[in-house]
Amino acid sequence: MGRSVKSHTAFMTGADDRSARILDQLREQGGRITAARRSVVNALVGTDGHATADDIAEIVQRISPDIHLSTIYRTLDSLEEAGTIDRVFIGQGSAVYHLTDNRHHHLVCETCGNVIHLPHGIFDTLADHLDHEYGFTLLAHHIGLTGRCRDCRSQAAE
Amino acid sequence: MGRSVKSHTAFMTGADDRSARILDQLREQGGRITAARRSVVNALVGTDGHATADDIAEIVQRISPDIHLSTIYRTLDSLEEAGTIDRVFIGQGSAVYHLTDNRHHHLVCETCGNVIHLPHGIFDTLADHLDHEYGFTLLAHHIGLTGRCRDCRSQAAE
DNA sequence: ACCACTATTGCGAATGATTCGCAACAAGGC
DNA sequence: GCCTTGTTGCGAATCATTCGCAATAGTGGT
Repeated sequence: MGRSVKSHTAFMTGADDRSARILDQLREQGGRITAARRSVVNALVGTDGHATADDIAEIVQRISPDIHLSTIYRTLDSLEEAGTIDRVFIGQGSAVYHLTDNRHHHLVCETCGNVIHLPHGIFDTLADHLDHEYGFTLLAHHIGLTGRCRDCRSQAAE
Repeated sequence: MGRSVKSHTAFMTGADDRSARILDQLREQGGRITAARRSVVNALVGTDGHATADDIAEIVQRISPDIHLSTIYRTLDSLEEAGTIDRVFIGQGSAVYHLTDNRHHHLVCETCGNVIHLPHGIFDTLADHLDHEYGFTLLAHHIGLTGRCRDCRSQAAE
């Protein structure tokens, strides 16, 4: 299945499969598949990094200019509820979104704003500790940790 | 010193000393001491936990109603620059402020919003790792870690 | 294919936290 | 006491996000 299905586009790539799977998941939970949602999901699958709601709006509106920003926010909410995307709060700026199947952590440089991706699992020791000590389940992928990156650090030292 | 100094108020407490020290620090860096700043610093010293700009405004304006919220923000900025307070981003809500001499970390429950204070030092192992591995200086006290607290966790399980 | 039910959209306005511009004011050094 | 320049008050601007509401459009059942 998948690659062997004939599609109306010349290039049925893995990305299309991925989008389809995400949309199916949404429908299974009682959601409806609309043009707007298709576009948002495609945009998300297309950006392999992290995108803000605005980033996604820009991509989506290049093709469908009348999909409203508030619709994008609402779709992102639904997808988050469905568990297919993570919303990450990065410092004081806008939230960024990425697919949960490539879950990772974020270091944000307070000086240059750069974001470093950390492998999933790096917080395990800390998470265990917080669990045992405070009964707290750490959801570290929901926020970006702040600090100073190598470059900004050495520039500050000059 | 301190308790033995005669003051114009009946109660010269340690808190007054603390406020004075903070204001001195500000003046030493070229800042000016104004009524507004005095009020903000007193409010900060008074709240031993963490206060938002609004919390501080409320306290300040109970006595001096015409100190404007934007002045409070600007004063908090100056104090942060002077290094006497930390501004902590807690999830998507308002930032909270507390004096740096009682620096600590924050766990925020995403469900009930409760904030748990963690002892300073709990991130040392992780910070060392990030330093060696990525050349990144972690400033974990600038953000609140998110997750689910004991109570909300067990309620969700029902 | 059609209907009805209700989820979803577009739109603009509201929100909430924070920042900014600017003229008036006042702290602190001389 | 005066002058310089940091600070304030005020309202308006900003930025990200949410909301209300009427119009629209998926979907399951027939």
